Amino acid sequence: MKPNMIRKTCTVAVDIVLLTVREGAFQVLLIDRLLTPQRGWPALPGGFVLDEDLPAAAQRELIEETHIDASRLHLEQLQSYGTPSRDPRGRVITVAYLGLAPDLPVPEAGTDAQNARWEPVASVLDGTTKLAFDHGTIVADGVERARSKLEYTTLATAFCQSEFTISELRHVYEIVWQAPIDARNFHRKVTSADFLTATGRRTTRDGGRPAALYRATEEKVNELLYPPMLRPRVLVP
Amino acid sequence: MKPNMIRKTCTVAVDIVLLTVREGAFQVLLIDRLLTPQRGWPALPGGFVLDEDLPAAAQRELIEETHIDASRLHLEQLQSYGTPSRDPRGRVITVAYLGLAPDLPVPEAGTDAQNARWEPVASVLDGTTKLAFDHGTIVADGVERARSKLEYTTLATAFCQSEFTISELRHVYEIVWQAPIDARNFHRKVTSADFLTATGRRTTRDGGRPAALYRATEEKVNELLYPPMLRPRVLVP
DNA sequence: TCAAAAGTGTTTAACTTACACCCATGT
DNA sequence: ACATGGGTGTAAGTTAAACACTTTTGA
Repeated sequence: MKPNMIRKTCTVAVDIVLLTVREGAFQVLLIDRLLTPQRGWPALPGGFVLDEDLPAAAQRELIEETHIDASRLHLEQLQSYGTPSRDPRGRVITVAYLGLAPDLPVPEAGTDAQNARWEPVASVLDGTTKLAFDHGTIVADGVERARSKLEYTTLATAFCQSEFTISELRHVYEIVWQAPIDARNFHRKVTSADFLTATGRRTTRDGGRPAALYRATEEKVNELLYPPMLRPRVLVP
Repeated sequence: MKPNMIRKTCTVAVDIVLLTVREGAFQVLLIDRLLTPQRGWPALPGGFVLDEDLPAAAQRELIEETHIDASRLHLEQLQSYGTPSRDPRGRVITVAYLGLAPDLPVPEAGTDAQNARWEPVASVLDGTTKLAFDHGTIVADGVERARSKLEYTTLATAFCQSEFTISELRHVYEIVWQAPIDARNFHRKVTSADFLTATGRRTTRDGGRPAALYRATEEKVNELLYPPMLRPRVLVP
């Protein structure tokens, strides 16, 4: 048998990096592991793939472990992680998914998981919260993908409720990018960019003068944003 | 046993979308399958993952099937494909890799493959060349990734020889994007963008007045390009 | 001498940035 | 009345697009 005829089977898992903007912070959904290995450690929700499509596996695991229904959320494939040593149980390849959610009700833990909760991404990125396996790296990759998608796509609306004001949308950018944005120029830019639909309604929930409510234009969600909204770059001279 | 305790094993493969700019066309490396299923069909080089890292598997398969050494080429993970029905042999999940190469010598087929060759991506995208499994989709995803990476990163240099002229670099953009670019504005833009190092040498291989030779600045390869080089957008009013 | 490509200059338009200013509400 | 955020106006600065023009080679 030639070497390339040897078929090794491995286990395939999905892990979900579900991000949200909550209480003025960029947060990620974590659970505490109920099963060995790494029992008790904070980790991403996820699990083994059954006889189903990969995105279906991600949605199923999210519901099983956190009771969050991702069917109406943005969910995209992030990357696969397959270093042979990444899981002590053997060769496990995980396909990571990235989800973006508006501020949802506090999650409730389910099977194989306890203490489902939102955790600020900052405490994962700076190592304050250590995650099981290579989940810290996966979160970092997901956060960077989200930050860069806000530049080139209309996906920031995925972090907002179904109806939102321009300043709520701006807060999403400011919190995800950790950078202040001029409210007046931002207003002009997004209202002329043709991915928001005015509902005609107004709200005063943000205080001050009533603000117009918008929703994401149905056919423009997850479209490329042109021109892009470039985040401020640090100049390296 | 709870449903989420059932661990299905599947087979994990890698497939490589190796792209190049050759003879004035954007081309992809294909092989003809020597093994069933889909024996004789054109397909991407690739194969099953052994006890090795995923990028190592991609490099090994490329060498085994086409004798192309990717160790000095740009190789990045593209996406994983895992629809249960995508392979008649059973559950096979493939991790696709995207490689960018300069115009290389014509490849030579190896084990499990015959007739390794470059094929214009256009004939794959328009269905003229039908590929085995879902490889047509994988090529389309790789092409779109490459097109968009040319906008935001310095990766166009990965399609050039180690030393190249500005107009050779411009031809890469024109062929990958299938759009004409103003030579004079392009020249100014890339020479002021600080990812090219002048070698001091000149060449007349493109005809006309001798052109300065550049190389990709070592520490800027695969960096973000700022400001980005946006490809012309079709306006949909 | 001519074609062909390299490279520079210049004009115009478009877009970005910064910030002044007025508006409409709750308290 | 006044604080708070919403929204518009505008001038200055910067960048991009179009294209005229000079330079340097090979044939």
